[in-house]
Amino acid sequence: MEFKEAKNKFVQTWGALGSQWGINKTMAQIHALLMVSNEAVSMEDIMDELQISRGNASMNLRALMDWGIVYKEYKAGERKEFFTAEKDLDELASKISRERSRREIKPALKILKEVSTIEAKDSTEEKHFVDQTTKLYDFVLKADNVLDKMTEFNENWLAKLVLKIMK
Amino acid sequence: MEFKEAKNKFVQTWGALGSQWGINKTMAQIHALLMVSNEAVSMEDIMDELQISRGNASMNLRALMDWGIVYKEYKAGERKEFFTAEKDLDELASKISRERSRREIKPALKILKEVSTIEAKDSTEEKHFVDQTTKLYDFVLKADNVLDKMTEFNENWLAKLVLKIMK
DNA sequence: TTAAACTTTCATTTATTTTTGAAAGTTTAA
DNA sequence: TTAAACTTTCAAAAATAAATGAAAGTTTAA
Repeated sequence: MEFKEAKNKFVQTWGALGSQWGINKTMAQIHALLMVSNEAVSMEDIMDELQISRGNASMNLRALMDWGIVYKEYKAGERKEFFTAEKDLDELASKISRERSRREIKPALKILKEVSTIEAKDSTEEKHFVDQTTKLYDFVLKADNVLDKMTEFNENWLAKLVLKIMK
Repeated sequence: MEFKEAKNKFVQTWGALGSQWGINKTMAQIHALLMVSNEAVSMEDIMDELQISRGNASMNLRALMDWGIVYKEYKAGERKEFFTAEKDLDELASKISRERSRREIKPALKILKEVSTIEAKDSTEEKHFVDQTTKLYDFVLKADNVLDKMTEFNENWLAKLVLKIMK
């Protein structure tokens, strides 16, 4: 396999993987492209390589910057903007899980708390509901915290996590 | 908040969360409904509670069973089928991560391996590509393995994982 | 200033995903 | 058998999400 083919395959695969995890395909593709580029890429070049419109490129680059995993760069003497991706994978994972937690998990936890604390009255049905949603709340809270801890360190997280948890 | 309202809120929230993670909304809603039901529910009742068509219910129940997190049940003297969800949350998490690994991560790893092993020739660009995709391969492989280990046990996974990793 | 170079926005179009519902298929009781 | 009770399938429709592109906005060099 030659370079161009490999690069394209990588970008397509990363895009498909993104889709399966609720991330828009183009956004994942732009990210993939930037990840494997050794230097900052202009919007023009992104549009060209991925065959997408200016608006699409602009909006998805903005979204990637909002996630904190793509940065704008300016080159001396050049008017246009260039983009680079976070290339450190621990840092990347950390940023992604922080954002997903903030945007999706935390709000869901809030609702889980609400619904799990209704007055259960007497019916088995209602008791089961309260019991199950309480368990779910605890479980999600715990998982979210572990993720937090995991990403708090960027290297050898497991050992450090164990130390931290053991006090 | 009264029971019916809470239940509905929970089902809607779980559905929305599913969407954000690449799981079809109805599938997540059916799962939510079954999770908090203390007894098996018929297709008829699912259709009725979620206001969805028979086809939709049938297909998404099949998908949930394929994921191994919803089971069919038969009641003595009843012709129709009833459904229940896996209610143990460790088991649920284990099944979900096993399936996502099998369906999505493993195939992606295969491609990552392919593209990261092209002959890098001399250009910096190509060297960077090989370097970055190799790192990504290693990272994803490692993360996938940790997930595997985490879910191999269903209780106190962290302590057991540490022991296992330390040999 | 201003006009060229560039980016963002957003109403509209296009593509993708999900849902419907009726026909086909299956199972079971008699 | 057969017919009632139930489930599955899948082509077509509907809903949703994403992409386009032209106009509006911004920045900068002169």
